[in-house]
Amino acid sequence: MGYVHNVPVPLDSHTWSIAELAAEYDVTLRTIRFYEDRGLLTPERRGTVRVYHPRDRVRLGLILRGKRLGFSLDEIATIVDMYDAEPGEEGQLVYLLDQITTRRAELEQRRQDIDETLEELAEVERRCEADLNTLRTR
Amino acid sequence: MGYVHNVPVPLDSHTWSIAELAAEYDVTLRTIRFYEDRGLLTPERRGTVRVYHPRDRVRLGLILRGKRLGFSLDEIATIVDMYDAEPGEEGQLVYLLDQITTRRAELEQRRQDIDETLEELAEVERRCEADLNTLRTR
DNA sequence: CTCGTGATTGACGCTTACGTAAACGTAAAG
DNA sequence: CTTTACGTTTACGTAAGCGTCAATCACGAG
Repeated sequence: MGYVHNVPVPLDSHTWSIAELAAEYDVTLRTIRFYEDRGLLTPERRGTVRVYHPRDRVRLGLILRGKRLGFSLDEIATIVDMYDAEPGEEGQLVYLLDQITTRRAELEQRRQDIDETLEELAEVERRCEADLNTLRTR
Repeated sequence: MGYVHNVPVPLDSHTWSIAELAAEYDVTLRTIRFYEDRGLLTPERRGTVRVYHPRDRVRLGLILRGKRLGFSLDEIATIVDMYDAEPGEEGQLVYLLDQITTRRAELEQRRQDIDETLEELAEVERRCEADLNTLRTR
């Protein structure tokens, strides 16, 4: 080791092994390979081994966030692909804008769902604490 | 028909058939029966037919909201059951409060995910519109 | 009685998102 | 050379969440 210190690495040149990414995001190798099968990741190959670049790493993050939001992998694919779409022709751009409108509507619906649920949880919580008090002051 | 007007129906006495609920929430009969199989709904039976009370209707709404949020049916079950839990003993109440804390954390994580995604969508949108402009003013 | 309408219970099928071996390759370390 | 670590492909298994028949029943209208 050594000499890691102060060595000016060309911006964004770092790469990762599949195991490193898996550890970082706490998923299995199987999961990562599965995402590749579904076209969500396209790591470089050095021989047969997969080499992940910053772009892949970012995409994995986006995929997992999409999962937390309850989107299917297909939906996630369309969302993530929007992020690094080429400028392209007008039809493409209009389509993209339309997709954005759709996804935004979904997300806002979800946020409303979340807010309502949080409200109701707070109510249950108040009930609970009230019940606890009557139990203890008896 | 007729006489529906101004007839004081005993509060919450209305019931629904499975088809009515399915139509209202835009799900299939199969789905509703499946939720019953999983213990999420427990409609009354008149003979063999299911009769749904306001409580069941509310629960169905909660279940579907849970689904939109990406929770599994198992998770939804624990959440929904919290809503009409009996006061119960102290251990129960403490457990409930703990559950609430857990769920709240998840929901807040999700809301943050949503906000980040909305942010990024807005960015993509700006890029798109800029690209459209350069296309048209050329 | 018969028909149509709406309900019921199985039971098998399908997709998604992975888990879980099995069998093999490669390269550095002991 | 053998072990160890890390990677690969192929392939079958599985749980969740329904879809989709098929066969049957009940009931009111004609």
